[in-house]
Amino acid sequence: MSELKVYNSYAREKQVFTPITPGHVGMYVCGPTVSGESHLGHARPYITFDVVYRYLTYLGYKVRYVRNITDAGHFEEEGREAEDKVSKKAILEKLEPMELVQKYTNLFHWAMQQFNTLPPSIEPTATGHIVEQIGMIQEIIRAGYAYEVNGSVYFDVKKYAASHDYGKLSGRVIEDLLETTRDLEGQEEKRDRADFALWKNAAPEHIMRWQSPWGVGFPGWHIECSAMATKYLGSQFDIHGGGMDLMFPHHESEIAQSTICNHVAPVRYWMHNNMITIDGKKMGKSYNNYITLTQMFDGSNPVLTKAYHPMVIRFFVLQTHYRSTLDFSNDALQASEKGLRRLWDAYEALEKMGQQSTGGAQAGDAAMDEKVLRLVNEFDEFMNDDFSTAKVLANMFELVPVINSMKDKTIPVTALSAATFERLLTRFRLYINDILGLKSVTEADNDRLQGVMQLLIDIRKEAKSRKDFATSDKIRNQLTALGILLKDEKDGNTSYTFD
RNA sequence: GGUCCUUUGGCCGAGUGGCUAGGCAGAGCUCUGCAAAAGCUCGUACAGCGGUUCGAAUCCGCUAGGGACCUCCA
Repeated sequence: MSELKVYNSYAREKQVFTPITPGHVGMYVCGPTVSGESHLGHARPYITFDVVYRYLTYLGYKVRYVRNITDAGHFEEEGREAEDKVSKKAILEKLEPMELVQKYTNLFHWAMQQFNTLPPSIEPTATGHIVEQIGMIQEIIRAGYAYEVNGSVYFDVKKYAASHDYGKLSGRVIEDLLETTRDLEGQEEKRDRADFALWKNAAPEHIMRWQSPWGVGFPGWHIECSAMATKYLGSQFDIHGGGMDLMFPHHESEIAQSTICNHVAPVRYWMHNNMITIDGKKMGKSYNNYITLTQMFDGSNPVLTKAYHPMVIRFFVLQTHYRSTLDFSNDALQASEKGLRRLWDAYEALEKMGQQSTGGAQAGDAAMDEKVLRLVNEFDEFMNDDFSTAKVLANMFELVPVINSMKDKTIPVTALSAATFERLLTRFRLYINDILGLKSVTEADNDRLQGVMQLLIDIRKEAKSRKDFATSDKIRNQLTALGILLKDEKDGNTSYTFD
């Protein structure tokens, strides 16, 4: 089997993945800011890195997956209102800040569950790690790379850049950064405009505030990730993931802080997912063009022509490579919906055949046998090539006609050797469930409904055997009108699906 | 303005210089009481111009369009 290669944003190339500690992987992914509801764009990194997590686990690594919850809030506009998102919203909604944060955290967890993402190993909150953040800031001051002004602490970027490669991750030139003109209040506190806040003095109206060596305030927005990653993964860890839009300044600053504090570059492999766009533009709050996850699930956003099942969205995301932009459209989602259903139907048929069949020791159709084996074995190859889920899915779709033909007996099951059939079944099952993390879209029907359906199917079958097509068609047509589709299978059975 | 990325068939999207990914939609056929589903067959696309090469969607240059970051951002 080939080696796992990961595209490292820091090096701008695919590199063979070698963990620091053999057999173990430390992975940190920037989590949500729970000052509001998550939207479709947010779903992408969590689905992407969920698959990364699942795949690394499949490869046999013991993975510690850390994903933070940013509940401390950051500046709306630095210095302007001296108010962070969380506290501002809290006043509007007449809620305690922590109550608000809890509400959106719960909503986030619920959505992640809908997407069938595995919970991270550790999900630390920023508010729960104020002590660690303060400790880290003190360390940076002690090292001489930060300075205090009026109860705020800033990181000295110019000094850092003199001996370190600030800007390498995001491809920025330090001179340009120093020149960038941007007039904001509070800017004059900084020695240089490229400097960023490690700790901010809190104005009286600021609700979220903590005691610190520099007075009452709150942490700057990069320090939490550095502090929590260091605490749970060590000074240097394997993978850091997040959206491309976080490369600068967030990740760049994270590198600087951690490097000064821990005397070593914090991350071996930086991974960044691309954006979800809508009409070619990045979906995001600044553009006010986002669709929240609950809206996606219930179809309540005006942009949507219908509701989309979370699994359809997951599938939609996985059909594209994570480093490409993914354009949202109803047409694209609906294509995914149909595609996923077709894929899942074939998978279920495969499971059913697995219960009875088998081929012999020899393949009845050597070419077919070989093709199936190749398609199935390529799953790992594609995943090893920087997690090409799109290609894995393409191969799965190539297997669909083979599976369906065996189900319809157009191709005898014995075309494949017993060993190949077994491999097809186990690999397909492993990938669709455990690695891609897909699930059935159809609602889990309850026993009573199943009984009713079976009754109708039996009545219709009897009618058909009497050639009473009026009755049989009535049953089927009425059910179709209700959104239940009856299908007479080739084997004489009748199956049904819900719209 | 600076830095970087991108442009693939009706739509969405893979694409490692040579062997036309895949999905959705569409057409035809087979199967079928009729449907539906399924199976088979069909579209030879790579923004434009020029260059490198025996050979380019894939490398280089120019032109045009789109986008991202530089500010909170997944």
